[in-house]
Amino acid sequence: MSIPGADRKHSKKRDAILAKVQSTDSHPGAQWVYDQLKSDIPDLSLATVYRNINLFRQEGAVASVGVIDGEERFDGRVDPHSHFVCGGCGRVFDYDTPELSAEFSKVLENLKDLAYTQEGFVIDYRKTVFNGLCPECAKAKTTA
Amino acid sequence: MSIPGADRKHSKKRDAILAKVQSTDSHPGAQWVYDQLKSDIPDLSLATVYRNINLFRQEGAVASVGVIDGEERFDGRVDPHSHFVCGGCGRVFDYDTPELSAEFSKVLENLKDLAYTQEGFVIDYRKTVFNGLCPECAKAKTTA
DNA sequence: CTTGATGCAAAGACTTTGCATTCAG
DNA sequence: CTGAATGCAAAGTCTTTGCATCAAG
Repeated sequence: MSIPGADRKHSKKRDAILAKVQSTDSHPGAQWVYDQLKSDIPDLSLATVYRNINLFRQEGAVASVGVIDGEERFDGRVDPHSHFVCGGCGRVFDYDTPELSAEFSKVLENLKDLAYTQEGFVIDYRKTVFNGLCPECAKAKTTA
Repeated sequence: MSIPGADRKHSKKRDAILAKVQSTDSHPGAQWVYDQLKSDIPDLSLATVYRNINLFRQEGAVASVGVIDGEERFDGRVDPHSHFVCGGCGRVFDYDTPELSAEFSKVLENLKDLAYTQEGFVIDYRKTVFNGLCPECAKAKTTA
């Protein structure tokens, strides 16, 4: 068996794409990454952004937050943490507190054993998303 | 302000679509619902399935599990509960144990207060998804 | 050189929408 | 009758893919 990515060549565009995703906590979609890089790399193609982000996801360098308003959103942070998705503006926020993390870790560990032994499910990871309104949208709604 | 749905007419197709979504725990997509009903209702259109499911979601009769492998999946169960998505076959399972529910409810309640008072986030609901392999896919992988 | 990486445009997959028709109240 | 509900097909969005070209090793 070969080492994943061993037969891969360097690519400035690839590096730039990964760096851009990791540089923000806005949980961007492919189009955003493309727009951000386009000025610096005029001959960049959206297809390349898609191709590389998919690579990153496969090798675990980037995670998917899920599809929001029809567009897949990514995260350069790959350690386990929750997200908050605003139903008003669609923005995604990292959302974890020490208590939350501890609580969830505990629950997940317990479940991993329970699930595997009792039902045969093999848990890989957990995704928790809180939905609601961000401070700005909440205020806007109240004012309106 | 008018009552939501007050100016709505009855529709056998609409009833059938909702009933079908609520009749299963397979967390179906629009296409599946369409396929299931097509034999009984030959003149059913996929567009009608989409239109009605969107209605149900707006009024809270149906929930979205999220987009899995490019297709949005729905749930006729709208009470809070977690899901398990198999990365192998894409099937979605309801996944909750008494402990899990209690634990999550507690966490969510605490967070609702914390979040709102400290940061201004208004939490509406939580979505938790466990990803991994279902018993069958886990066994298949081991065997292979 | 040899093969991976990319641009471009076409193709795909899923969902929404416009319009004429049908059906419920 | 009047307006909601639907079928059908066209249109939309986001994402993937084929192919010729460019570039890294």
